[in-house]
Amino acid sequence: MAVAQPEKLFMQLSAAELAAIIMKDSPNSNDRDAGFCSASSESEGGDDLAVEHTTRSGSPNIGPKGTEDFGAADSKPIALIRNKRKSTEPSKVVGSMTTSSGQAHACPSAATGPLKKRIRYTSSADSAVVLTPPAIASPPPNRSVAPTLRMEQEHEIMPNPAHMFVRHPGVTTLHRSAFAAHPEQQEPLALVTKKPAQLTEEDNTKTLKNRTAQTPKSTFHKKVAKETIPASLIDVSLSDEDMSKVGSGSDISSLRPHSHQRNYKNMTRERRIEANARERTRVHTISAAYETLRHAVPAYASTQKLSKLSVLRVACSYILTLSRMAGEDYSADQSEPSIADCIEAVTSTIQTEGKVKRKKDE
DNA sequence: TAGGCCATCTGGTCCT
DNA sequence: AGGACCAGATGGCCTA
Repeated sequence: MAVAQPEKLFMQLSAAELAAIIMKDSPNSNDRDAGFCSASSESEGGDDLAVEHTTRSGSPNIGPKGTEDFGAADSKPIALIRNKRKSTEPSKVVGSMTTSSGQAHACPSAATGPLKKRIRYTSSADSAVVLTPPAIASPPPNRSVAPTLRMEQEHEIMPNPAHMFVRHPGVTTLHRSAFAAHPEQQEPLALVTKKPAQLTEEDNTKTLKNRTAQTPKSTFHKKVAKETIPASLIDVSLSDEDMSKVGSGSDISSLRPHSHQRNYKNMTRERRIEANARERTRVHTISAAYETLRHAVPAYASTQKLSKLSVLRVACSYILTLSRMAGEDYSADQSEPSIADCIEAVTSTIQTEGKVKRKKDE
């Protein structure tokens, strides 16, 4: 089993070597290739099993400032956000620029770009690749967590997608503009009695084709182009006429909500939307922290898939190893395990938690 | 195709 | 009162 290779290499490192590695790999250093992967560097260039610490140059906003930057969502590009919930649930179109104070500004381009289902945050390295135009044409291979950044569709050239953490759109323009245009609309939209008008699959496909036709096509974009606009994406409070506007790419700022919104918890729909945005930001912050942690722990390869749970497990094992090497014992039972045992445990954890993916062309 | 993982929405609870 | 935090529900994406 190829997996044994890194383990062997890992175990071949003496404590002194590891200590040297650790010292070299200071917390401020992004060059993690000198870590556990030092013994497996010979396997780089295709060997997925090579223990590797992915570099974090250009690491996302999670730096010295931590994830604080997440809150700084002011004046960020907007994007359409597809509601993943059932169509019977209130859905929305995120297309506003928001400030940290919750102020939103309608953005005319909100409904002009193709849609993406989800923002998936990945390492900065991957993000950098995806964001550059040439790379857009060739997304990072063999990366299950390849970024799917909705905003790319709105703005072809995007800064480091890692910064997408910071610029999460937040509050929807559609609703915002609607509220602005109709201040009397204060009813929450969460619970509606009327189902929204449904766009046909054909209409949706046409719309997306039109929207994506003007932008370079990458595998990613092609994938997106195949997607359709579910009716759930559209605010349930929109009329059929408004729906047609959305489908035709008209300025949705002119759209207006109408009737039959109900209250819950005395919270208006606008506030609910804002709360959703905050919640997304909060979760993104957590995800960013996981991503940072994922890069801080050893792995066989950058392509190794580590779930959040796996990241935590590996991190715990890794911390214990480092603490033992530092003469401390952070084990739960204060059993003072040997360094060798700790290293073996780390290796085992990585093997257990990691899902090494082999490149398809290899 | 089933299962795992994850993003998103939502409402409840707690805190400031 | 409003925001943070949390957990449940839901659905999309990906892989075996």
